[in-house]
Amino acid sequence: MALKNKKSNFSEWYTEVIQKADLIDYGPVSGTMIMKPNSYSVWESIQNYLDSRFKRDGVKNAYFPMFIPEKLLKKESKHVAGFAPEVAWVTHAGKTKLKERLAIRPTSETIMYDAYSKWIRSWKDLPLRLNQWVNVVRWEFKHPTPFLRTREFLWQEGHSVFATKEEADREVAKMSKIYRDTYEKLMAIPVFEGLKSEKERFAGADYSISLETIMPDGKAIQSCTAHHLGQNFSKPFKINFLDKNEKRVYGWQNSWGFSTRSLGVMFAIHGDDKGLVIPPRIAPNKVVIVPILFKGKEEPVLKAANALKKSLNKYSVILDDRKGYSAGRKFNDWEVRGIPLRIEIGPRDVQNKSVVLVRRDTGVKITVKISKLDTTILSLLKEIHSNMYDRAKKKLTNSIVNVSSLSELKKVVSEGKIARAYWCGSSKVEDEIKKKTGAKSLNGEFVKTGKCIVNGKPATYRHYFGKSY
RNA sequence: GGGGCCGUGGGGUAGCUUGGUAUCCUUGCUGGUUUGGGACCGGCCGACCGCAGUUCAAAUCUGCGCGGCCCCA
Repeated sequence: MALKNKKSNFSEWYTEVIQKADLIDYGPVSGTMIMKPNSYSVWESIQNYLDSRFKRDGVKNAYFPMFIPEKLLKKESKHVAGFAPEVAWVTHAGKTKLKERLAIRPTSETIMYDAYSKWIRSWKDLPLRLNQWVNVVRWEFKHPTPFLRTREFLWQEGHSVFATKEEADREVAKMSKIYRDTYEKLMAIPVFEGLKSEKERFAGADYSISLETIMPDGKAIQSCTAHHLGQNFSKPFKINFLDKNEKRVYGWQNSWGFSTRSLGVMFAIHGDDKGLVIPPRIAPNKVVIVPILFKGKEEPVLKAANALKKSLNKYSVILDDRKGYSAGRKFNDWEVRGIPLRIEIGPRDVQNKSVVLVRRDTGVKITVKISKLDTTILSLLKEIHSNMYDRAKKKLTNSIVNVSSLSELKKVVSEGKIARAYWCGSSKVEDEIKKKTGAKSLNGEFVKTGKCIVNGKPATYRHYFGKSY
């Protein structure tokens, strides 16, 4: 039972592979999912990486409640307008109707800033930089897809207050860099960074920086975001303080988040027709040992396999000594799950003091002396990472096309690619592009040259457009 | 917002037109022989989305509900 073909039918392949690799099960409520150990452990790898980066930068972890009173959520008008359609409400406790209904957090700006306003009195209280690892609920109405669009998901959300806009700006850039490293160095996924349009930016932000990439079906996907909130929240929430000149001023704020959507992006981009391919640095188990057992010759092989497992402990090795399954079956099992390297050891290898080492990304097999195994694994894991990254990078680069007219943009997008165009920045033009080509505005950078491909006006953005998740 | 398609064991399916014992694959459990690329033989567990109607009899026909998918705006 081979997997569905990834190229010709991506969405069926995706649904199938995440089930076969035992990543999730569906929850009883539409749009919810159970993250099983195979996917949760990858999330833990991301958590470990991001958390240590945040902490090294001086961010502390905290936890705020998931229930947000309606009047708090409503304090910033753009914010509530943006999130209102997707908020899930708690209205009852048992049979008693609550006096004020409670939102289940779709994001935590409002509940955190309510507390921040109490805590911040002086310039000495700043900067305040807190992060939390939590679940959020956004009641999406588009059809759900595991990881990519779920009504409940896990993420970290960082929320900071600075005395000056400059400091806040610097933090947004820094967080975007950390996210970029997470994608590129940990997950082997190339991304492009840019500013969201006024329409697409976070509800209540002055500007949003996003990282985006392309999925195998040619649709772009927003992979994470960092927002500069200006004083849009600090004013209604009264986050103010006495500065060094004894003047009462409002704080400058950011928020930034990275969610379990990233897992879906990773499974989708790296997987192949055999199943998942987990990038080595994020793989909870980097190596699997499959002993080849012949009747009557099991003992020495198992002994050697166990010794290998012990000596390669730092790679979190799995030893597949299940009885009653053929070696071929085991190979396939681990290929579906995407373990980066497989070691095969049989009687022949024990005799020769060697093993067969197989890469998941290319399928290439080599025979290695046990004495050289550790150093070979180390260099192969590095090579697998860069090979996976390069492959994805090439795909992304080939999928971005500079265009100079609307018809060109339409053509590029219909071919499953992302178009890059000069754009005047007007929301009206953005709507027109969406309507005529089906392409959404992704992100882009400010420019002072070029002319808008739609109306010829001076461009303010060099912007990416594409079909999008 | 408009239109179309579909709900059958854990997963994938046949059966529905023409109402009558629910098919096959796979997973899982189990016993044995195996094991260098998804082993084989035997045994077992497991399903017609819900409600109402028509009928001697409904997975099949009708209505409503719930759920899923696709296309268009």
